[in-house]
Amino acid sequence: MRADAKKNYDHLLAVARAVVKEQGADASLRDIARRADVGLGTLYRHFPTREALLEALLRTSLDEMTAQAAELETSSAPDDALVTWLREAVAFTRNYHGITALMMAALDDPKSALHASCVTVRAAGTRLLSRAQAAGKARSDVDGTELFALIAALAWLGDQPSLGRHADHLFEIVASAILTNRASNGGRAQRRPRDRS
Amino acid sequence: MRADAKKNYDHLLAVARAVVKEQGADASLRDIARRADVGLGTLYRHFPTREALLEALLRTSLDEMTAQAAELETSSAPDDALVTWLREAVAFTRNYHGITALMMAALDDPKSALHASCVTVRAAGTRLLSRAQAAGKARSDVDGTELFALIAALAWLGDQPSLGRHADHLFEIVASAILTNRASNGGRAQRRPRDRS
DNA sequence: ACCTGAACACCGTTCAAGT
DNA sequence: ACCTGAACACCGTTCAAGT
Repeated sequence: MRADAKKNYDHLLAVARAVVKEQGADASLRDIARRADVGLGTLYRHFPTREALLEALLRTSLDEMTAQAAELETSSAPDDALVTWLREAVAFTRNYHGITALMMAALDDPKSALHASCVTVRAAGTRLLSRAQAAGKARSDVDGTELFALIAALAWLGDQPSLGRHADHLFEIVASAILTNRASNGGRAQRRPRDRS
Repeated sequence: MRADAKKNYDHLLAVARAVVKEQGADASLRDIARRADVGLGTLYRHFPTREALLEALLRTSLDEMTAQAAELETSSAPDDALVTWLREAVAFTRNYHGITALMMAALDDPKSALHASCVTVRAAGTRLLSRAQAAGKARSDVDGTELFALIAALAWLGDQPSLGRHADHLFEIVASAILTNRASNGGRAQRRPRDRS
């Protein structure tokens, strides 16, 4: 890659990250090119598709998620590892509104630029799930695809502005549906009561 | 309303229903006007906003949901009533892709044309939920807003094409998170085992 | 090799002009 | 009272022309 091209690429990516964090995954590509002081065609040259751009944006974070899963697998108890990772996954999406639908679609489309990263992340989650299942700590009838889907659903709920206050509680509810035999010892403070509105 | 206006209104609504069922809640309004052989301004005159159009489309169905909740409240056991209604609510949204985000937003925006209907539906669900909670059949720390959110999340999952096969199972998982003491008698066939993929 | 921006086909929304 | 469609400001995507 020529030096000027590399410079454009990097700058474009930095601007795109800011714009996507601010406006979401369906931000205007024109606007990104404009803010980067770059011709619209240059953006398309470096990132022939919106998914290619997002893949470049998310690759690092997704790789981190995969690495963290591997780490949790050896450092934490099966149930703690799973729930911690789930929380992390949902939190990650809060930086990029509207990204979960794209990731769901990418999982099913091998031609998508996001496909490989998503498959890898799903596999990482599946390992944590299997481990928890083997320890009798997670429902045995859930598979990795469904785990991914539930994460995506929680992320989608997090995108709804009116649900800010409920996000944590909704996470607990769904997590409790996957996990079993959680906190059968101790536990009264586990589920805090909430004011009905 | 003048006779010709009424005719336009009805025709527009019929065409819009078809187009929205086929293309989802973000279908092109221009396209709807075009297919209805009506000027674009006529559409805007009758439905000043996309939400106004959808409100007209959905009012009947949403009212039916409310009525059905009331009926279930007297005809079924608290837990059966709740789970049946939830299933119905999720099934309803399958006809109108991408509508759940709009309904979530409408709940929080009193100026939205969809606001009233959504509030009514939420209240209907809340009554079924409270009844199940009073009978000890539903988690006591869930409120109507969260119930609505979980329905919306399941509906969103149903919009993802790759999840068709998993939709029913995901419903069961989330439903089991809300319901408690389900099928403590009998029950081996309650949760069918699934082939891991 | 890379960049640019006009061109094309769309979109939502408004509003002067018509009947 | 109602309808129409041009006008405006956007969008994604492509591609001839430039350096």
